[in-house]
Amino acid sequence: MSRELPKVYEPQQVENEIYKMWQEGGYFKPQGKEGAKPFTIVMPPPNVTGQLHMGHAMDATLQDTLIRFKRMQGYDALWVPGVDHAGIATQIKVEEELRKEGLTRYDLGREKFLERVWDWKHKYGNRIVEQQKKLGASCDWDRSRFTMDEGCSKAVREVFVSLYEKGLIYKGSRIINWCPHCVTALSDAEVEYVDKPGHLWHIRYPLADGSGEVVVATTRPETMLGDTGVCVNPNDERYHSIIGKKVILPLVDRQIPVVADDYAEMEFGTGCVKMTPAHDPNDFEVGLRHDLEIIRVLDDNGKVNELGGKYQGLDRYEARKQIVQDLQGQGYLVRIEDHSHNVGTCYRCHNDVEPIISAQWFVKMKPLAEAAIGVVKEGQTRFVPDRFSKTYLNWMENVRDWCISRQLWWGHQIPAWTCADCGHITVSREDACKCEKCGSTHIQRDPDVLDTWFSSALWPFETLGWPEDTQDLKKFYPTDVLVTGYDIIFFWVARMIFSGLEHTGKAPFHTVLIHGLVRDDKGRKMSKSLGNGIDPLEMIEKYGCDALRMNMVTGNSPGNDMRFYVERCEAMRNFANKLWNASRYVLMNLGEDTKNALPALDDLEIADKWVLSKLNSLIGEVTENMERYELGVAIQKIYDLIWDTYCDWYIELTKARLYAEDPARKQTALQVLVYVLDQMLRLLHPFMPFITEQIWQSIPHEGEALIVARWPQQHAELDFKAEEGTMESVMAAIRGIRARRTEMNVPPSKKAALFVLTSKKEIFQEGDGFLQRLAYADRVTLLDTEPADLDGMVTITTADAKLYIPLGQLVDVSKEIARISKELENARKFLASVEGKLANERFVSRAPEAVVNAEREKVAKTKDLIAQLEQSEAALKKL
RNA sequence: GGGAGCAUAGCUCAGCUGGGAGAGCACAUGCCUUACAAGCAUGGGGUCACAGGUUCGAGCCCUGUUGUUCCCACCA
Repeated sequence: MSRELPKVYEPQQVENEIYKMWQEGGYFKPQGKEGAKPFTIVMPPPNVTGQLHMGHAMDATLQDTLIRFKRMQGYDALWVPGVDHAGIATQIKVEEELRKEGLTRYDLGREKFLERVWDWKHKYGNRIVEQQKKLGASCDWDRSRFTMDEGCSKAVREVFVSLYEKGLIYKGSRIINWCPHCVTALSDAEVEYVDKPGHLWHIRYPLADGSGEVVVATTRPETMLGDTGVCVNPNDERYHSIIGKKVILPLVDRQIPVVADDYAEMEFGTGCVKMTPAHDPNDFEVGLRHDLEIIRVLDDNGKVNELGGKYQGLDRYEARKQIVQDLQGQGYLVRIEDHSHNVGTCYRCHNDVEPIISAQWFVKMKPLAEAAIGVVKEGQTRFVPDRFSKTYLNWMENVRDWCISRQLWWGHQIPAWTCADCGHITVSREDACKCEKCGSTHIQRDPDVLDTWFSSALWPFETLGWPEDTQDLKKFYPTDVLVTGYDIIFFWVARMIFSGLEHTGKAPFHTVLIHGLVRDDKGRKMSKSLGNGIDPLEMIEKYGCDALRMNMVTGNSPGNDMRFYVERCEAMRNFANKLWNASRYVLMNLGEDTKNALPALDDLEIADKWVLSKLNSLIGEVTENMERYELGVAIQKIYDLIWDTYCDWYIELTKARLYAEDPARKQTALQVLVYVLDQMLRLLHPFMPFITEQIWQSIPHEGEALIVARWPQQHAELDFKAEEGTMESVMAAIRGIRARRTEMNVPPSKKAALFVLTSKKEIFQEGDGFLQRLAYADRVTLLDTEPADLDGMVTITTADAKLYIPLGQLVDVSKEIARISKELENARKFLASVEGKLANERFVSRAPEAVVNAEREKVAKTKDLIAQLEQSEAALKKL
């Protein structure tokens, strides 16, 4: 294998090949190793109509990072992918296609239309999958599922029938949300409420006996065509006398009763409410209590129907205009008020939904919700971050029955057959051919299909083979973590939890990791209509997949929205390049026989021990962060380790050895360089899979691929706390010198001698080379006493040493004195604060011992520093 | 009406179980130092929204206030 890498990392050149290598190697599949515990994630199935967007990128990145981490930890990791049939969305898409040919779905008929949809699915359904691969998703694609495939259909059928048999599914006439544009019922969750400016129309309803009138107010005047009553509060003395009387409905000339019900609030408007039981859920309830007639006046397309008299055929908004005009013309309109109110809109097409009475299928939620509340309350299923469990519980505790029937063709058709003879409904696992009650063959299948979320709700177990008792189901169910955005907790997460509990007896996952939305740089939602969406594929093309993935996890914590900055992709691309070049440095210096193995511990030098010790403690921290889903914290630490610890310091610290002529020392440095690089690549791999794999393949390694390499472990013998401290002392000196030189505008090219006065000579003896190389010293002399002549000498004081650099006339003595007294001032201030703390008895007695000791150490160190500074100050003042 | 989040450097955000405030970008200065100018070094910049409280100690915990965003809810 070639060890020459190009000077700039070009992700486009390596990503596809690496992905292919992984896939052909079968690494995405659970390896089934003896004793390996399973770890499973099921992917939220994207819509078959979908195009990859930033939300997918976020979702996939988090899941892939977790699954790669677990895979490396030795779990039998399985990430199950799949695609959702997306009832309404897909049907609309295909109908649009038909429209271009001048056809509607009715022209084709159900069967032919469904063929078209399947054709469409086969043609475009794989697009989103191919796009996910570009994100580096390490799913087991052979286990990929589709919510309408045979197995899922079977699962859906089983669930429907069993819920029906348990009495948890029923058909009934209720007020449901109807989308006149999509021409179907919707569930409550599918309605989005939007505040829209509107009006409140006050209308006069005369009493039938001519004794007066009542005034009602409404935001939807067209519904008056279906009014069958007027409601007042029983405690409202203004209206006591008219309860039970009739009023005449204007324009319609129908006599309707005045009823008394608590529902009417005395304070609102006139205290009189018109009742339209067929088009308002509250009115419907009131209507039931008072036996009001139900007159539905809108048809499925949102037009006034035959019961609307002269308004028949008008669209609801057209009808509104006409009715208001007529009311005004006939003197019934009292006044019009501006009134903004919450209008329900369809989450798919964003048209206003109409509450309409309609016969639909429902899932009875109360009994199912109970268990689903329990597992979250008891902590068997945990939300990360925890606050979303409140969101979930609040919804679950107030959930109403779920309307599951949709008047669409694309979806799972409801397995219910109605008998034309006796009216009985047969619900069956097998397609029915006769009525189970009367035996008649005059039965007709319910034309409706099920809510798409009905099948998605079964996703964690149907994808693993349920209702069959498969090996996969036994091994991988319940799954472990579900990763998704907070926007579909109700739609999906909640329904998966109660479905899993009901049908498998187990919660489908123990953790729900919630992420936020990806917004644009101004904090707006990315949307097609705004045109502010950023295409993830474009970012991958430009900056590489790894950079995009890093963008998704850095500086971000679970559940919070993030703004997408292209600049951050750039920064992450730069990070990739940094790592690339550090690797090049290592590879360039590698000998033919350099092994990826630690040298004997005795051969390790101070810098080696420092970096190994840093790495060692970081491995522990990062592993813990990952296990707690703190990916943002973990990646920050890895980033700093690579860029700061390894590149900016360790590589620089090794240069002296690599360029000197001591083969043994060089070899030691090289092996540590390779070893640490290898470990860092492992830590980084879950986040930046491509570049890490590419580099790892180039360095000496054991095993086939990084993707299945072992996650780093901590080793007690690599914990060199003392040496870490020593190295930091030298580093402090280096930093001090650099700062001073910069301050004085001394260019790096101007070398100078360095004198070191320290009680820890051995440290600076060892650090000699570092000081020369990194602090621009041409020679380093260790002193026993303060130099006799301080003229032209710059002094730098650290906690462990005083450093002197003769810089001749560049030195301004008075400036030096000023600087030192400032440092002194700071040190004294600090000392005072620490001593104050220690003087506080309550602190000493109550704070943990370690904290108190740390404070005492600070006192000692600061006192040393002050003493040193005072000496320097005095010496300088003599000049 | 109910619930939740957010308020920390010029911008975007981290800050894990309380122990002398961080990153990226931006800015300033100096560097082509044989891995990297997509870089290196150095630096400026914060009453951690406000007011109380708990604590030896609060960005972090509690209460309230203000501003802001979101979710849920059948007020015509």
